[in-house]
Amino acid sequence: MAEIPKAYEPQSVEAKWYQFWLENKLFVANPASPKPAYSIVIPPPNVTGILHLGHVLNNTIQDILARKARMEGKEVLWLPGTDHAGIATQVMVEKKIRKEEHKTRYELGREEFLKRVWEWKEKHGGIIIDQLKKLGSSCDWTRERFTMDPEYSRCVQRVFVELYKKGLIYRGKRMVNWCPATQTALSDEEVIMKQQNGALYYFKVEVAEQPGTFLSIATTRPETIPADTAVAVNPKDPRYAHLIGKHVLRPLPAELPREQKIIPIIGDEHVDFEFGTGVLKVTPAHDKADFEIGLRHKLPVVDVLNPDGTMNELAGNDLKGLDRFKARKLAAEKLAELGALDKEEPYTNNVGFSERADVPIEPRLSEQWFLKYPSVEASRSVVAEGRMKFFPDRWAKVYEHWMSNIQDWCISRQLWWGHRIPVWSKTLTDAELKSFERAATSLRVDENNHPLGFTVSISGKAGEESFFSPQGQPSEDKGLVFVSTDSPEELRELERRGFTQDPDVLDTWFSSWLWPFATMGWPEQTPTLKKFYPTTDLVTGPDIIFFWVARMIMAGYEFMGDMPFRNVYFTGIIRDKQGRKMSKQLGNSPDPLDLITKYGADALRFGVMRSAPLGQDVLFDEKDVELGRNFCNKLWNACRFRQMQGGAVQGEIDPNRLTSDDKWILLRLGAAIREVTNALAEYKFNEATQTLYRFFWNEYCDWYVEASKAVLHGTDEAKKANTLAILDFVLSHTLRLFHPFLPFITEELWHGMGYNVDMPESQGGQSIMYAPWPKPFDTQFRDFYSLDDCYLEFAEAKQELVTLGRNLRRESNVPSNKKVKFILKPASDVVPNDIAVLQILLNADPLEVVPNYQPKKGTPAAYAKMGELYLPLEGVSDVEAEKARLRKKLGNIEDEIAKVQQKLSNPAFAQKVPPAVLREHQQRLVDWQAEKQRVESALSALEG
RNA sequence: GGGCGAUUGGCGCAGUGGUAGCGCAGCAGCUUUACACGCUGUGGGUCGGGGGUUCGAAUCCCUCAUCGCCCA
Repeated sequence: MAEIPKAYEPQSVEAKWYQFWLENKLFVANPASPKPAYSIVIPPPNVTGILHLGHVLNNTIQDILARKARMEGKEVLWLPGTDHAGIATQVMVEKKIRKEEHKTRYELGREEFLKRVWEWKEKHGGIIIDQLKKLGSSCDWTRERFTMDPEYSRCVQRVFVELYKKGLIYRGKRMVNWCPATQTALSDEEVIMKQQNGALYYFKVEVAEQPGTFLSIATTRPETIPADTAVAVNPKDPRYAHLIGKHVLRPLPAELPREQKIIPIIGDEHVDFEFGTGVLKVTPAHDKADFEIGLRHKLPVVDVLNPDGTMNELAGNDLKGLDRFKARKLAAEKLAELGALDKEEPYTNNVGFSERADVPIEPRLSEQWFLKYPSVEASRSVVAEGRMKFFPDRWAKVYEHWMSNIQDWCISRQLWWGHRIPVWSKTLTDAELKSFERAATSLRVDENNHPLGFTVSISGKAGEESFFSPQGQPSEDKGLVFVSTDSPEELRELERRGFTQDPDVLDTWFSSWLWPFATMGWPEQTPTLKKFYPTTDLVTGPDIIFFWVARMIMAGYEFMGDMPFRNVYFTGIIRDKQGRKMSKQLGNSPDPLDLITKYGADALRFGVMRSAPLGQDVLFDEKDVELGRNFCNKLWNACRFRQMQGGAVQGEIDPNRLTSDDKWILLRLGAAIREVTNALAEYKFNEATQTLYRFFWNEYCDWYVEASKAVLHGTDEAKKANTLAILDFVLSHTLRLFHPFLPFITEELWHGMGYNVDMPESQGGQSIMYAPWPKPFDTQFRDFYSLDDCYLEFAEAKQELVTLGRNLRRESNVPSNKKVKFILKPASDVVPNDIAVLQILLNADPLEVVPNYQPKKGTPAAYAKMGELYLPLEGVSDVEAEKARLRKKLGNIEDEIAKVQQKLSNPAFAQKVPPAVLREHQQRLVDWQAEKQRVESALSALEG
């Protein structure tokens, strides 16, 4: 490393080493390796996505885990890729086309539209991948996957067909969450509840059998009154129970004749007495709970909305064609005109919003495909029994709750971009039906012996039988049958017979739930799958615990017969420093790429990890990144300092020449290795980072490097060489400990300092990525270098003396850069090296050791464990300030003594406390009393 | 309504039974040839309130309050 600059400049360094790692295939996983496997699959970011701080947090953690595993000698696969993100991508490309060509997707047609999406994907879909590389992610890019890759799509199809044949996938007319903006169904998980300020409208209806008797009803959605098919009261409600069985006159649509306005009053236990007036309007077509009531009471379903959220003709002349929100206002006005509106009051309620389109969803009755989840029990118990671990484990409870109340999954989406549902259907003529039934090999029935469908081989191939399921409404489409297949032969035969494919596509999560094995070559039992499945760790956000994590576990058991990962680490959510979520609207989301340009990728990684406690949200502050940058610079300059001393690299350490400081820093290094290793084993990344920060900055740089100057500035060449060997030993270990966090700068310094030179090619010689992860020192090592814990105490006593001495300078207004005479009256013998160290750290010149020193009265003094330190100055400028400080300190010490004495004087204390604690308290008292004496001596010295 | 989490110096957090800590910010001094992206010194907290268990509670239990998230 020639002529290294004063400050670390990350830009060129980062680009250089990433290129080096790629060229030397250092991220590539080898399934044939004899090393133990470590694997992790990336949560695939949306192909439309751009890197945000959440990705930074998530991928830095994965990279730390992967890099540490490599250093521990594991064969590491970190498998990357992207997700096709059905709605998000389709909406984005639609917008682009509307803007650039003023066309809708319908005008282009499905085929042409999909061509445009693929074009967009090829051109821009790699942005986030490039950004992940800038961050330093050590993914095996040769295995990058996309959820719409041909092989991946075949996995999706195969899985669908398999589940279909097991009878777990069915078509049903159900209430779904309908997004009127994108006009597709959404799963519950894609709906976000938001608090809305709306109004509660109270309107009255007349009881048909008792003219002049009115019921008042509260509703937030008066525009759905035309869809009401009953009003419900609680049968236990004394106010209304007697009215059950009678009827009311629905006020809207106003133009209908009286007989068409009559709807029944029903009794239902689910009606809440407390809400509104206790009378509920029942709208089975537009509310989930009402739909359930409708089923219980066999109410008709009247749908007054179009798929785009406008009102249809059933809503009546006044509302027809209006948007639902305009219709709401008009309906209220209409009620007022009719004299039916009692009052309107402000009301706050929770409304479901479409996650992607950000508009209120409509509960809507529609025909969709549903999946009854497979392998639920295995998936529930693996977490409940702790065989799969969640970090932090409180998420296991959330998971348990969801798994125990699991609802069928609506898997169809009315989109074009995605995996088209592999189901073909046709309404068969009677003759066709007969011929099918004759060829049927078996008839499947449900538990009540009702026929579900029949299987028949239509391709003529043995063992290839399709399951035909007649699933239309009994009254309509009598001969409508559905069949699902992924066989090209069957498909040809189906098409020949005039079957057509379902137009819908599958929910994107229906492909990403297969991610851990579909990316590894499933259904073939590939070497990759054999080596790396189940994966070791999954790192993701708790917001997708149901969307993704739970579903992957079920798919893992169902299709691989085993869990997909052993540990799940849930990150926090990145917020701004006021605790608000990052959002585009608020503009509080900094671009990580800007931060990387400004501070370097290592700095960003370090800053984020340092403030990311396990399972807590991360309050992001650019200051943290600045701190990371400063830290990298410190590391850089500490290495620069070593470099400037010259001398051979990594000489042998001679145990006979070790100073007390040498032993101290080795002991502290051993502690840091242990702490960092333990913290990482428990996924406590901020703890690991903070330990590294403390060790390197406060212990190594602030104390050891300064102390080492006593030797390095001296003339004893053998001693100097030994000190350099310690510097190299500590630095080469520290760089390795830092590598998972700071991959770029550590690689640069590893080579620059020449620490790679003596290492075997595959274990650090080529790259620090494969250098062995430091191990805590064993007894043999400690014995060889006589690393006894007493050196910790000794070094601390020295540090105490130095701090007190520096404080004396400060109190006496001696500038820190001015050399000044100190006199030490030592408590016991001090070796010359320690004197030299004290002299440097105190910036003393000279430091005289005078065992029987008699100070003049008024000489500023510090009384430390190592002895008495005097600063014999002529004019001490502020004796009073110094005295005040010492008196305050004396007060504190007396408080502490009182506290300990009180404890010790309590008879119950001595009896009940463990002996070790008792001894510790007694010692504490002795220590404080000694300290008191020292301070009193210093005071009396001043008072002379 | 149910569940989970948080509440510790100005700010962000650590500490889960035995002497309250860290970083940032603050204040004061210093261009001391590794680093001003730095060095040195220093002030600041009755650990959200109340009650209990214990020789001893920031830590365990109960309760209340405030904030946040998830589910209904």
